[in-house]
Amino acid sequence: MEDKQVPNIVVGRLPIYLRALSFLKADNREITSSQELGDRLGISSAQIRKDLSHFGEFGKQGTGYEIRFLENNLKEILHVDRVWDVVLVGAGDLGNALASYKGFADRGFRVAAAFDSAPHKINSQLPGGLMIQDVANLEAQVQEAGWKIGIIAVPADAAQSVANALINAGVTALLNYAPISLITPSTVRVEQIDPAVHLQHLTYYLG
Amino acid sequence: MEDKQVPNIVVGRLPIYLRALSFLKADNREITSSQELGDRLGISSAQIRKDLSHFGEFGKQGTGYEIRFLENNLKEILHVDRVWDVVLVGAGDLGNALASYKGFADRGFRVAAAFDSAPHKINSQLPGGLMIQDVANLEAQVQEAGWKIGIIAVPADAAQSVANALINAGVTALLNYAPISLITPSTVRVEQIDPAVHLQHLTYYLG
DNA sequence: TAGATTGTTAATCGATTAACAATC
DNA sequence: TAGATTGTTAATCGATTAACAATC
Repeated sequence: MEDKQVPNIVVGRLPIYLRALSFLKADNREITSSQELGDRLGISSAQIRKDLSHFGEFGKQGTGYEIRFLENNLKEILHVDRVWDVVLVGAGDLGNALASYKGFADRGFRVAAAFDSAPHKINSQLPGGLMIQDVANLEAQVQEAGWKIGIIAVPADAAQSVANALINAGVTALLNYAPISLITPSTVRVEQIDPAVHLQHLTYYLG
Repeated sequence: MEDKQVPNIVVGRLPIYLRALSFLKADNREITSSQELGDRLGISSAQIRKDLSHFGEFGKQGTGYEIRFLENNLKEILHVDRVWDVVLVGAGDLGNALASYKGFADRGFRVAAAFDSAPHKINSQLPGGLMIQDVANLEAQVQEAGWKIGIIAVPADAAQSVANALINAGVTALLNYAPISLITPSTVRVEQIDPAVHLQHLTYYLG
């Protein structure tokens, strides 16, 4: 089966499957099964087969999935069979960590530019070698380059205006590390990372 | 209604509600409604009322919710009406960012100790003032202190063994920044933060 | 062939929404 | 009182699971 609008919750699991496949491949494995993947990820094998069936047929009865083949297909489906330029806004500790993060390169992403508003940071270099630019130039630069993905790593009180600027400049995908709920047009997708939110989810289950 | 096993997906939204309430409070607001919260968060008002109804009655018909009252109740429900000590493992860029993160203090968390395995880091200080300790002492120390929450900020290939050590020492809640799916006993809860996974979720929707 | 595992269907389970009586 | 908004019920919608024919 193709088409028919794939549920967002299914899309959200594909990167997890992809990560598991890369892991197996690094372990020199060539074949896997929905059973093995499910055990590893804490997901039922039926769910994995159902999820994949939204996009095509990738396995062989009796055998399972050829890891490289499924990996390549998932990369295509997720559009990470290429490298995306990402704009980083905020060059604090977190921005530094993201700029030098090794995990982006082989998973489809490259931090293409970094911006901050602090005068003493502007024109200095990030660990990765990237020059920090003045956030005042953000919109013009993003628009000209045609970048579509932004990472917001600024304090909460600056996040909404940074988001607005990025969106004005044509960005339609945001990864937001600031601990606020951004208000955005429905044409823009936002993923939120807030460690305190995750920790509070965990403490619910602690006495 | 009380009891009856609250769905995990509901629990996961509570920290978001709490964050929105704190935001409104900082804006000197005293009363809000499920409608206003929903608009702000992109969630239906019915869902917010339903979610809250798992835990009690916190509003007034015709008026809405007293922000401070609901905030306090959510803090109790999530067990963040106290401050939790958190063990940080990994003192790279990300560990540094987490150690100096200002957002933990007033949301129920304190980084109580930091560990790393790199000889040149051990006994040096993190930005927050915390001394980096040898990961060889992790288990003994965590067990003695009785810490229950760990943050894993080490490379992927070290993450599973760090998780094992933490779990051995009594930790039952893990926030994992390493890009692998940890294998853990069912008594342990894991939250995963992997920026590449989030970005790949976003690129699905980009041409 | 015998054994294994897929892709898919139908059944089950669970979550969201709509609607409204209660009531501030 | 009139208007507003809660808490809750029932209906709808959607996602997960179980089961199995197909087939490698």
